[in-house]
Amino acid sequence: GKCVNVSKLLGLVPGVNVGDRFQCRAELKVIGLHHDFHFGIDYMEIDGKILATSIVDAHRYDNVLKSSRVLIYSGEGGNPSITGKPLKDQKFVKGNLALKNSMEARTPVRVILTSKISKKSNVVGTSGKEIERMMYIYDGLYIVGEYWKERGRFGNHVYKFKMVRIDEQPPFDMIKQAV
Amino acid sequence: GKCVNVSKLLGLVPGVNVGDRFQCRAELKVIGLHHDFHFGIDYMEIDGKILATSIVDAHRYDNVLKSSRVLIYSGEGGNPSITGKPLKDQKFVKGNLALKNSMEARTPVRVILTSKISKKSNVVGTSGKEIERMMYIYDGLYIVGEYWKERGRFGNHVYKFKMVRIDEQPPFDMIKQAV
DNA sequence: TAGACGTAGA
DNA sequence: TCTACGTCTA
Repeated sequence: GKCVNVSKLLGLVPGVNVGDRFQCRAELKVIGLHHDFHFGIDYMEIDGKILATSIVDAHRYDNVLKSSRVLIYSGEGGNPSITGKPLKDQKFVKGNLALKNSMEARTPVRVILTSKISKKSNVVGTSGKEIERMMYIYDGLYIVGEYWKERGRFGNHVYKFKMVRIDEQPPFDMIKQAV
Repeated sequence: GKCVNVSKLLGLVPGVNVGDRFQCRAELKVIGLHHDFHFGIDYMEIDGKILATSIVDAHRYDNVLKSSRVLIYSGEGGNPSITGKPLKDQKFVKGNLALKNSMEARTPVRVILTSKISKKSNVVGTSGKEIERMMYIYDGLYIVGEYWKERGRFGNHVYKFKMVRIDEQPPFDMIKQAV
């Protein structure tokens, strides 16, 4: 197989619990939570249709955590701040299409939040200096409640997905407040 | 510590033998062979001076395997084909400086060669298709014999380092011919 | 072949 | 902040 890989799953990943923390995308991939190294929305094909398996909120899009159970998640693509290319309207392809399909199929989507933590470096030369590190936290399963189109920060059309946390899961409020 | 990390070493890495194969840079990092994810030349600071610890030949620079024991390795930087930026003359900083220092100190440098292998994909949608994968092979310890400056393919000044394989190691000729 | 919510170190 | 011989999917 590939360098780091496990099979893709929809929904729960055995052995991973709400609140579990990870340090990088490669770790998310090894564990099976989120397979893509770069994209925020991961998905798989089931019966000829793509469904979202997981999303990562790395604070690079205008996502909003409305409450401990509602996350407004932005679609991907078209953003000039990321690509340096001309801005474009988002389209229902790849991750965006997968989230739309997941809404219609009411299939669960794993949500991974992120936070910056500061640590002491242990690298020769910068030893002891404070450095920022990304931390990934598994927040549990969500359903895509609705989506809409709006004008984003740069004037282009972006999709917004209302992610609603499934209730039958351990609460995660305290951790979220820290995030 | 970081997501995937072990301490940096000069010379042999315990448990790694000539001919050992790896599938990606993250794996090289975990094993301790080569710590940087992107740069071809890795190095560490010892007594206030940087020394090269390892180099990767990923066939993206004009490196030449002259024989089973001599590799002409190009310095890094300035290359417009990589960065899309204006081409620049290479300078004795970072990796290039480290290789120069390693020559003067006659310290060993780990050499990692690469090869493309083709495999059958096991991803839904492209299952069964032939895909190309990078393979990394540990070739052993080298000494930097000499360096010089020349005009590269694009007209800029590039450094060339003559890497000479240390004799007291298992031979690796057959594998190299396959590479 | 291009594009993407990466990653670490200087 | 910027760069870099990455990595994967479509």
